[in-house]
Amino acid sequence: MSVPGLFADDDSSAAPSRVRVLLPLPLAGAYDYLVPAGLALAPGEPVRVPLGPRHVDGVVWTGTPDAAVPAGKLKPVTARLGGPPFPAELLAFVDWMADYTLSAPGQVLAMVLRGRGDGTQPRPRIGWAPTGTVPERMTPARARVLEILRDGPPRTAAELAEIAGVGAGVVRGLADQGVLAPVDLDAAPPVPAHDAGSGPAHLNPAQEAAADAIRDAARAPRFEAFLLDGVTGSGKTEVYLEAVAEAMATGRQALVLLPEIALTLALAARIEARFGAAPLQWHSDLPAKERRRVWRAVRGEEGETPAPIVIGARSALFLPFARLGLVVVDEEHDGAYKQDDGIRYHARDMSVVRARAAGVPVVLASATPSLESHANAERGRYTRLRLESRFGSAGMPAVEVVDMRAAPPGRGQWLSPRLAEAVAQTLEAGEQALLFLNRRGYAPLTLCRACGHRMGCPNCAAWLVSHRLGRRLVCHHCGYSAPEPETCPECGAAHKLAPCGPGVERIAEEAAARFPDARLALLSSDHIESAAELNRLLGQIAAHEVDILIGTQLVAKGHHFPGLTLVGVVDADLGLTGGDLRAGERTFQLLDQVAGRAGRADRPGRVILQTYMPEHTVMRALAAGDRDRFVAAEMEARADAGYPPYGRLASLVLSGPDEAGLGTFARDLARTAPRGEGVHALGPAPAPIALLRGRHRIRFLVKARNAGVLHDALVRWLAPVRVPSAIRLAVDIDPQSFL
DNA sequence: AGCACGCCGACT
DNA sequence: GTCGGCGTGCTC
Repeated sequence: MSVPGLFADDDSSAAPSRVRVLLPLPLAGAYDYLVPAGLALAPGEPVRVPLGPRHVDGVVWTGTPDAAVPAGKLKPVTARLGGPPFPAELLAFVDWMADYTLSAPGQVLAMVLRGRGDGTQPRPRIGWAPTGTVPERMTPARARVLEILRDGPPRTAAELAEIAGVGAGVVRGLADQGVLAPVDLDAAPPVPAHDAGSGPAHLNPAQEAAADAIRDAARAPRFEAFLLDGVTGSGKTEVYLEAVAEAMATGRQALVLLPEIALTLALAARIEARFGAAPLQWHSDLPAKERRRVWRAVRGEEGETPAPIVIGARSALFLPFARLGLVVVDEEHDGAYKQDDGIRYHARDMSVVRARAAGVPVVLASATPSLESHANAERGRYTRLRLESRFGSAGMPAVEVVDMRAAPPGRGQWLSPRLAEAVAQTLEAGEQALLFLNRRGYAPLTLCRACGHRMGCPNCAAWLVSHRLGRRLVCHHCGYSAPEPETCPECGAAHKLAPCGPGVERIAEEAAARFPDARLALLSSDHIESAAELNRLLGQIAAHEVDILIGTQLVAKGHHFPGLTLVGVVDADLGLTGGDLRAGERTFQLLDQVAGRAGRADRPGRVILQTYMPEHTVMRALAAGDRDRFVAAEMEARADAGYPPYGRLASLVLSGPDEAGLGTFARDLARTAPRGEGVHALGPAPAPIALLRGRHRIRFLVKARNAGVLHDALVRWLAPVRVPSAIRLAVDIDPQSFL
């Protein structure tokens, strides 16, 4: 793509032409550079440019160079870097997202370039492998080297000499004779060839209709947003994999986003079964080398065919696909799609933006779509594709609500008689039970029985959570951790500190006491070191080496437990307190998802919800299995209050170590805050966590009629503001959580 | 984000 | 007298 008039390599008599170059830095915009004679530069091309005393790699950008920058200030582009130009679609996406999130475009570009590495190739490590030919003269030293290679992988000359206890000359001698051949130890495994035709799925009529609609848009291709709305087990994955096949058939790439890394393994296996090769996987803590490999593979560097399928966490949305053809956002309602530090963005919404920029379809899949997506479907912006039935013979689990006021558990216990009895029955039947409590640790609060003092975090306005593991008190916000003290730090009384309330560790303790013969497994992020360990545990559960599973939301997401027939939700009310706008929606989504773990195979499942609010709309909807009525009621409440998805929100959090200075700045800011004409600011008020990591926090909430009004009001408000260096101002458009 | 410039405390 | 702490500001 080229923009007429911008790149004047056609007129050598004119003054040297200018290009805009966007650098991956938090600058206000692109900088202008001179184009050296003989170098033709088009938008999207990666270049190296001088910046002050150093050199920085950036990308030739679109738009008109700024004539106001004096020619004398301009420096020439140093060099064009290798590789294909970034597609116009990606450039447009970066600009759009920067504008929307009120962040510097260079910061968004930095997310795209993350993974590129420094561009320099590390020197390839050469290993040596036997060719099968026998040396002219066999010596003991040579025999040892060959023996090592016969039993193990190719090794470098230095390694071989070390292990075999021979000189480097022995290895060199064998190599010179052709007994050993060099192999590149760093050679990237080739991008696997996928076969779009292998393993065709057998779809039921509803799935077939849904797949057809998406395939049609993928074939064109054209932008269209689909809401793939179907209960757990209705076969959403098969449907979107058909769309992936279609994108591949048209020579384009497909991206599937998942809310967390733990889910990628299962999907990768399904994709391998369907397409004959595993997809590339991307997440932010991939080792640098692997990250570079994937980054280059999606670009199709060095003339290679770009990798056809990538699955990954939210940051995969910024990969520089050569020819994007489809984006899928699985479990689109999941809160993990919202990035809450650095640039705050919602990967689900940005996926729609990128697909629109690329002119390709996007599929948002969920059993419990977000209200935003429901609203977009109602307005006709998204095409709703509904899958009604649970696939195969498995029915939906029966949900029973236990009123904890009427039948409370015994003192110091958290399982009601009803739930305990159900667990016992399940164990007798030789089936598995899950006790779900979305709270890590042993107890959420520790208090002194002598003076009433509560153990709080020194850096945050939050209680310390008691963890049995190492008997420590831990802050879940800042990571502060200290051994549980013997005496109360307030009154000095000894042995008076008592844990209050349950966490999963405490439920595990109770379950062990009540069911001494059952085999227990505790699944919580504190007890699981790695994805590998999680998968090992999940395997043990699937193999029925565990009878009772106790877990946090780690177990709620996606995993299949074929022998699980009972799900007990220890505290269904957790998350409904606190007045968060999305509390009801999120609780419903989470509990519906946990409930879906019960009775997947041929056995019916049952779900027991323990609650002190059996009349709450969330509990009634779950008990009745009536999602649609819940959504309708929740929508109405949001519409009445002008909250999203009707109207938009932004949150501004000011933070700083000095409370007084922060307050003064906040009051100054309030004087120019937007008010009226479809927008108004609330605040300043202490943020819900008024102290976090030693910084005091003050919040404004801006409510607006729509996104455009919100954006314009924020820009007008904040553009002239000079933020003191000790104070940080974080703007969050479409905040999900209100901390 | 770097990196330099710049203005105040403890060291060769 | 300098070395160096990190606050402030700029980089086409």
